[in-house]
Amino acid sequence: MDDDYTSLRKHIEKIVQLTDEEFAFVSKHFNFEKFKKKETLFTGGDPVKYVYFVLSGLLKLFYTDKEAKEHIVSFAMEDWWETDFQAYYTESNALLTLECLEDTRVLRLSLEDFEKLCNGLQKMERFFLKKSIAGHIGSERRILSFLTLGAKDRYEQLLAKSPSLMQRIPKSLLASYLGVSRETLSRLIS
Amino acid sequence: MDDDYTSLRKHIEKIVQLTDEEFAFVSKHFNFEKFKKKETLFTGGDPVKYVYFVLSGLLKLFYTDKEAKEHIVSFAMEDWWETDFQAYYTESNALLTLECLEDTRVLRLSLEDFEKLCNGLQKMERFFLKKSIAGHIGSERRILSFLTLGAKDRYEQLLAKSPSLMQRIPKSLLASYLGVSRETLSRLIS
DNA sequence: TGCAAATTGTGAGGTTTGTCACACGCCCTG
DNA sequence: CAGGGCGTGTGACAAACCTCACAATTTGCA
Repeated sequence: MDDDYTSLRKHIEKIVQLTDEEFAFVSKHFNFEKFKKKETLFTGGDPVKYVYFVLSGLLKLFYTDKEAKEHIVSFAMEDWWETDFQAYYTESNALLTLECLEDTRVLRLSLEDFEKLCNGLQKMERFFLKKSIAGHIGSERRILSFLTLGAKDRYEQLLAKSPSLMQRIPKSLLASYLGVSRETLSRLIS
Repeated sequence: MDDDYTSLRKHIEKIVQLTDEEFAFVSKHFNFEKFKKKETLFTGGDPVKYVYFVLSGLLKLFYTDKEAKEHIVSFAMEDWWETDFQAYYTESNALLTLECLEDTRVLRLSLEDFEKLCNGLQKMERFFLKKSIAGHIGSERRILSFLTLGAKDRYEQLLAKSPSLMQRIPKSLLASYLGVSRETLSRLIS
């Protein structure tokens, strides 16, 4: 589907501009893939071969603890890049699991192709640097929210920042993302 | 001091190799600066002009809430890069404060010079990409620890990962970094 | 359409953590 | 060497949160 690649192009061109030839080079490194609700792209213990650019759908990235409880590290929707970055970049096994909450379409990129892309086109290295910085900043903001806010304030901050997520995601999963039990969240918002 | 720049070079060359000419180009963009204990490199509300590479000493990066309580986002010691990245990259005002816990020597880099460095030498863009990825991974690990661990386990994990920090940092600050009160931490470890 | 699974609300009781208060010892500096 | 600031431990009580249990409702799918 050409449409999928043009949404990748639009996404990249929010940061760096590409000629048609350059984008042709870029898109050669990606592969299209689709998954159904409840399928996993990888599971804890698996090797993590790809980073995924989400075209449509919704995913949860989570850790499963000893008591088999899930702790949601992040949600990924349209225009997000997601994987277990630790496992991906070090070519080791996943600590986390990436699972579809809805039917999902992605473009995947292997580490080898990621490096070819960076080496072959400096603009893409620039793109990934900017993306990585943005991700780092986002994570630090989230850490700050754990340090400074109570559960209710964390919920309201999320509500203000990502209202779109709230309608697509069950509150029990939001609770996990916020780091509280679903019962506590239920009481906080009633 | 030539010594300061060679420690920067060693640090960079853990990731990318540089010729003498290349490193001469790199080092031109940095400026040396030193601070005494309790001095701040920037304070919440200030514009943030630099990212700092720590040569020696120790810093705390923290947020001050409405009740004037400090929440420590991060410590920075030798070989760390630190700043309020949000404010630095967006050229906006600091949300955080960066303050010396010990006498500290740094090399600072302005955003303008950061970009010149990346444009002038692709290896440095590669270097910063790798560093940024590592930072992002570290932040996600910390988020995971807030989601999955109790305060005592977070303390022990930190103790296992960074024993060196423990001896240099008062426990009241460690408590703030871990997201618990100093009284609670005191009781957990006794 | 109909049944099983998923989602959410709510009560009771226990655990964890925060807050306030005070005491003690240490180190630094004048 | 004396005082003040700092770091730390601890008791008492309050607040936040978790767990278990059960019920009501909605949703998904066969």
